[in-house]
Formats: sequence, C-alpha cells, structure tokens
Amino acid sequence: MDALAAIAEPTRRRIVDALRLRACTVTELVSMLGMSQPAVSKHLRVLREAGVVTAQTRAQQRVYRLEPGPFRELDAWLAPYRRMWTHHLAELERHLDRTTTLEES
Amino acid sequence: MDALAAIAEPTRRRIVDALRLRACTVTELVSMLGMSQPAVSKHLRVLREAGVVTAQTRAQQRVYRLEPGPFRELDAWLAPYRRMWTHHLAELERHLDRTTTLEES
DNA sequence: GGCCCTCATGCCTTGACGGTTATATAACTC
DNA sequence: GAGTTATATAACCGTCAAGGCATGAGGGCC
Repeated sequence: MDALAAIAEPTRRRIVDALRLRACTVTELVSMLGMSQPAVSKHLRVLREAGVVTAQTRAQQRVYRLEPGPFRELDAWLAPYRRMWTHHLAELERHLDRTTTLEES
Repeated sequence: MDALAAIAEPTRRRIVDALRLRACTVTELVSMLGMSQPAVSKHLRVLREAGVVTAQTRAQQRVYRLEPGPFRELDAWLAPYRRMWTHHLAELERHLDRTTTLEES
C-alpha cells in the first residue's frame, strides 16, 4: 500500500479531493491548485504509478480520474482500527474481527 | 488531518500496527522494529504531535497507545470515496470506456 | 509545412526527513 | 549519594522529494 504515501502529500490530496467530484484535465487541475503545470504533472505521475489515478488521452488533453483500488485497500487497512470507536459492545468487536479476517461485504 | 502524513511513513505504520494490538513501551517497540531507540522516539514524537498516540508515564517507562480520533477522521475522509466501489455498474461502464487509455511512462 | 495548444520530462536548487551517535533528563535501586 | 535503566533531545549526515524553469513530444488547426 504505497498509495497511502502518495495520497498523504497535501498537494496530491487536493488533487484527489478534486478528482473525487469529477474527472479533470491537467490544465484544469493547474488552475485549481495555482501551481506550475510541471509540478502538477509530476504529482499526477506519482499518483498514476501508485495506481490512484488513470489517464485517458483525449485529443491533446489527458483526462485524469480516480481508481477505486487504493481506496478499497485503505478502507480494508482501516477496518480493524474501527474497533477503537465501536467498542461499545464486545460482541460487535468480535463480529468486526471476523468480517475483516474473512474479507467480504 | 496531518495525521495521515504521519501514518503514511512505513516505519510509523509498523508502529501503529503494533500499537493496535496492545499498548507498548519504547523499548518494546525498539526490539520489534530493530532500529535505534532515538529513531523510534523520534517517530513517536511525530505520532504524538499528530495526535495519533498518547504516552502514559509509568515509572521510567512511557507506555504508548493509540488515540482513536485521527482514525475516525481518516474514516470520515474516506467515506465519500466508498461510493466508487459501491456503485459497481457505473464503475464498470467507465472502465469499458477506458479501454483506449494510454498508461505508463 | 508552420503554429499553437496540452502535457511530459530533464535539470537544478532547496528544504525536509529518516537514520545514526553522543549526550541530557528523569526515575528507580542500592 | 553513585550507578543503572528508560526515554528524550541535540547535532550531524545522506538521501530524497517538491518546486521552479526550460525544453521536448504529440496532436489539432490554419
């Protein structure tokens, strides 16, 4: 899960948060972030190689959109930690442990 | 949510994963990680200032344990992204549309 | 072909970070 | 008190990454 390191970077998290709403071209992201275009392209490269985003070439533009995989992994990693705030019932704890080890839902 | 950047670091994620099972002292973590004690203390400082862990002084030792807050925040941040894989049909459609995607360097 | 637009890449600088060793601080033991 | 244990901090170093500018590579448009 190196995607976490990719998402952790503040600028890249801004990109990800923007792409969550809709797919964007590079120039759109540049205007959103107020940074130079090469910097944005570099961040997009990191996100792309981490599997967080994919690019679709359309004319001269490249439309970037999110890929669900890394977010699913992050969600799976986070699952056992949910015990910390759902520990109201010991029953529920064991239930969550089972469901996370079995992987499903 | 700078806690994400704190957790993203590989060594700190090992620490967090260890603390998820049970609270540990610094020396315990040092033996687990096979790193120098100052390095571990430094990582613990980062995690502490990010609110991910708290330290309880007990004699000369300091027992570190996880704090649920940041994980709840991360869970909340991740929530809107869950739509990406709960809407399988729309995702599959977009995937099929993406067959002409140009990937890689 | 020539030009412009869109994006990627290379090069460079700077600042931050992870790791080390050495040292300081605090508390227990004798 | 001295000595030991447990942890934090300081000082230092090597590496890496984020940002800038300049340039290269494709793909429309005239």
